[in-house]
Amino acid sequence: MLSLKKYLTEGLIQFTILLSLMGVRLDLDSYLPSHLPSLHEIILGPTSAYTQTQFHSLRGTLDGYGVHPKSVDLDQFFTSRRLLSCVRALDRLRVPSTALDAWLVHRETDGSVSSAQTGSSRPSDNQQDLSSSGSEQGRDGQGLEELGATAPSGSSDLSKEDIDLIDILWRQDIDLGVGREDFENRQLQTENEKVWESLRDEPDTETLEPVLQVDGETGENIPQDQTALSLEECLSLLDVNFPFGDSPGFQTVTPSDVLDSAQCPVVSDRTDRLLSPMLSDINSSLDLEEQWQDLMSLMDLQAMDVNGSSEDPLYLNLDPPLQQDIRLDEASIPGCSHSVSSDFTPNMEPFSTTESPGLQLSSQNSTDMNSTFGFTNLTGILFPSQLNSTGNITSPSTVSDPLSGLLDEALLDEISLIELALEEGFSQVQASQLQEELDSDSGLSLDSHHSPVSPSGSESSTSSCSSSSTASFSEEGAVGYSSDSELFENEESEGATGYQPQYSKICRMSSQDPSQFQHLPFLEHIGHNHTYNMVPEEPEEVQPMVESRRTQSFVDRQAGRDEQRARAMKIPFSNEKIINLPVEEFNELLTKYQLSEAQLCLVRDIRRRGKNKMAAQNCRKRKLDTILNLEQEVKRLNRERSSQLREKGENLRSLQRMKQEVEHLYHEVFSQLRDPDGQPYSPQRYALHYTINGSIVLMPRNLEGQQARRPERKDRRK
DNA sequence: CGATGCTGTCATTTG
DNA sequence: GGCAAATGACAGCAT
Repeated sequence: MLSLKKYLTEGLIQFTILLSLMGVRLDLDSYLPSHLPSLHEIILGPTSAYTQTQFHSLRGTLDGYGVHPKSVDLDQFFTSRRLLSCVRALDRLRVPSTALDAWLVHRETDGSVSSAQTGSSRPSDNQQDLSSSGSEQGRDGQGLEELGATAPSGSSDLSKEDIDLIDILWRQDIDLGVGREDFENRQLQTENEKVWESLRDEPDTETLEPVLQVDGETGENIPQDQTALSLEECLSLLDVNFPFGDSPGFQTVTPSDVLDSAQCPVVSDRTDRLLSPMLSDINSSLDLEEQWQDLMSLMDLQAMDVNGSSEDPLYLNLDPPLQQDIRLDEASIPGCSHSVSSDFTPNMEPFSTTESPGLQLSSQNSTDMNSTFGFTNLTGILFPSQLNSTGNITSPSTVSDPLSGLLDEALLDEISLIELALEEGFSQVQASQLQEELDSDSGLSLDSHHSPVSPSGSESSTSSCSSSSTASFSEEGAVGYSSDSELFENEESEGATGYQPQYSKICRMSSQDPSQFQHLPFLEHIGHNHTYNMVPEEPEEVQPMVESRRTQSFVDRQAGRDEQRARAMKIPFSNEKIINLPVEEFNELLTKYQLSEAQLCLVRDIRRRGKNKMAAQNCRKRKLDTILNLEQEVKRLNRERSSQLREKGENLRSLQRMKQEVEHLYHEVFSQLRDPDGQPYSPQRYALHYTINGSIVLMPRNLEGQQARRPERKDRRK
């Protein structure tokens, strides 16, 4: 007659696996007799916190993370983990997901079920899995850790029970001699993965190549299809109101007064709206250019790091067109914003070079205006550097930023802070140091509360009772720490109650009702393996003799010490009961039997030691999990840092483009203004000012100081 | 034979 | 206050 486990294994389990693979859920527990524990516990043992799980076993999680460092499959785990890292790295380069799916499908079909341990087939999930796996591992890990050494996790559709069942089936296969081939298959699969990894780089380059070409043609990250508006539309959006009639010094300019058909770059009616088209445009172009921008931004920022002496970060990302010689014959009304940098700059020269003295004055006053009057001296904003410089716009090294004044100081400070935070807050050196610290788990205290090391020279309260049991057990006392030789001597002297090695293998009771399993001898070998880092216990005739003897000696020492004591003291119930029963039941159990003082003391010590042993295992496991989580967190932070650096580079380039466009727009507007005599305004005497309510006013420069002292004048912009 | 890692145990703290 | 869990420290053992 088949045992229940074998029956379940060869019948219901396999059928359940098939159903699970087909997407049909089956709850085998519902088919079991009610007095029996759940199928999960029958196979894997109790799931309570007291369970001595095989932490060394592979905890196959979706992202590959979670394998315990003690895992015997650590090499394969690292291989798979490295591949998963490559997969995630591919996600940064936006390799089409179909390529990843193909690889994963290949893995699925290549090896056996148990060998499939790849992560989620959706690369987009990897990032989230990565961030969430750590915590989830810490919570749900208890169940997952009970998976076998090669717990499959390839299919995210499989439930945890299904995975458990698959794992159990695989372990059964190992017992039946199939595991060797399976292991070889896994090794072969690992080799295939390595080959795939070596080939994987090529698709990367192929994927990257077109991007490089495209961007190489554009030369810049500015999209070609940027929206172009007519200057009239620009002015209408800008709500240009020049107080022309109200004040002798002011001129009201309507959009029709200015150049009506000239094309201009994107502008908006407000400063904030002026930013938005650019930003949105950049966002829209990210899909195509993100890869290249990622590279470029990192290169730029690395250059920034090298050139750390640069005072204005805005200079650092000047695109090459701005740093090249610009000929006047190239000047034209730009139709596309990306050509603005080279097209409109020559138009600035009459303002920036020949009329610098007057404008320089306005730029100096602009700060006061901005801070106290709410006006922004656009002239000073647009051309401050040129006005203050020698005007050598063609020199790449001395090229000035015509729009540095546009930046609010707060914005500059913010960017500077971001830069500092990014480049100094978490330097690579620190990251490497942290990595080194994480790599060495020696002395790494990870918990929040640290109890000071107290010199413990006194005996523990629980051990104090050992003196009372000395006579009945050994010279050292029933619970005293006695060597194994002493124990064996003692056991040998016991004679009839000599130690039976098989006894220690009988374990493993359900946390629900442990006593039930003690009456099911055919389930004894199903129970949990309480040897932390050992092969599953098997019948001695299956094991090689040497291996069996060694394993048995280890079991005798580790798991059987208290068992020996208990048998020596003739404790009438099992150590599993002593350890795992709740307090109430444990006390009730003690009252049921008339135990001597020594027996009671031994029972309590066995309970204490047993619980503490599992607690120590859990503690160490948590410590390792914490280290692994920290490792993942470090990696995540590094990725986040890279992402932020890239975003910063993109923002800087976007800002540069916007400055150029505003500069161009200012120039266009100012050049079209005419006084009542039909003469153009002199940039030396007049300047456009940007008010806080979005209006633009033309003000004489000699009034700027007065405006600064009389904020009420801003109401006269009409 | 020492170094190292694993495990159990003790002492103590924490919840 | 008792209990269980957590944890640092230490010892024993195997490799």
